[in-house]
Amino acid sequence: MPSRHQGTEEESLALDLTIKLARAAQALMNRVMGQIVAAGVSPSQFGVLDALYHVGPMTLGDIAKKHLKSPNNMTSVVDTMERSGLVERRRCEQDRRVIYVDITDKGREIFSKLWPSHVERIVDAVSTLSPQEQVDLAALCKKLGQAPIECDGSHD
Amino acid sequence: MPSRHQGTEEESLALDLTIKLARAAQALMNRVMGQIVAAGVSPSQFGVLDALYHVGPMTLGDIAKKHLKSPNNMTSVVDTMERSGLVERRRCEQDRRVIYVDITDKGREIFSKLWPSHVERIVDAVSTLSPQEQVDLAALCKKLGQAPIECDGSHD
DNA sequence: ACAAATTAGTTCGATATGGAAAGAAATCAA
DNA sequence: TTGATTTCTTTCCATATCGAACTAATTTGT
Repeated sequence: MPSRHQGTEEESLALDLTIKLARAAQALMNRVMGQIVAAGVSPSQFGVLDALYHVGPMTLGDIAKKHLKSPNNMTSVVDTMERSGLVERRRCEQDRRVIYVDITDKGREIFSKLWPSHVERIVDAVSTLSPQEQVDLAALCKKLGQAPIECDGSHD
Repeated sequence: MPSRHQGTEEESLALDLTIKLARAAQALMNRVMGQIVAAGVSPSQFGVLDALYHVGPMTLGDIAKKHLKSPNNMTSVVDTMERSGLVERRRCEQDRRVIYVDITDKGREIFSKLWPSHVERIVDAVSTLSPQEQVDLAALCKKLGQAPIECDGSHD
């Protein structure tokens, strides 16, 4: 029987951190997005609405960048949202490759109804932590997230 | 920092934390799972292999619980893995509703080849943080993740 | 001006995921 | 025993996600 890879202290620590981080992020998301999803707007869609509402019309590529997702993805999300009447595409006249996505009145109305309680839920969800802990956690997350991109000198 | 939504300090803090947490978790996952995926094993599949390799045969329901995912989901993941020959289903003789999933020799071999370098990558990825910071981050994540489940008194 | 390279979006195929409902087997109630 | 309920798994449908290949429009190189 393979004895569970009794790793070093360092390894246990890293594995443990990875799991807890993933769990925390998922738990928070589940908790916070529940009501949004119940309102018929998926998390991705809500993110797009957020960007368009607060920033203004954006190209598909920019939206994708903002979400750290691939643009082929945004096509499908925006397709769905367009079908629901939340957003609309508009071709740029100057550069006809570019397509602007803009929020519709309906989208604006729905988003503005969801946003305040969304913020409330987030505040509530993180209130398990003291303000100082929230700051610390954010800082540690930022530091971890900004880890240098490994240029993959790997080879087995 | 031009913030959208001019909210209270508390709200900015919470929103900021939420974003950074999600980003950190995603960045870490992307970074760590890259090689696994390159080896032809999806993150979900790797998780299943991990459980089966280290714990032994499990029912679909238990695997789903372990991953905090829904069981209807596991059916599809296990389907794919069975097709690839990584695992196999075995019906329980006592309770014929139950299906045990077990790792195959092929699955065991593939997993045992991927696991050590996987751990290495994780250690490497979190090494941006000092051991103390890793402990702190894990603790904060745990605390946040264990936030009381809102029993949702709103039964309409 | 025309071919090549680049850029923006889209399409396709595969995987993952969740909710709802169906199927199958076990258990419980009368 | 039979019918109702519960439990485990599957199926169906919709969404999301990514990589690869494709189309269309712009820019660049010669």
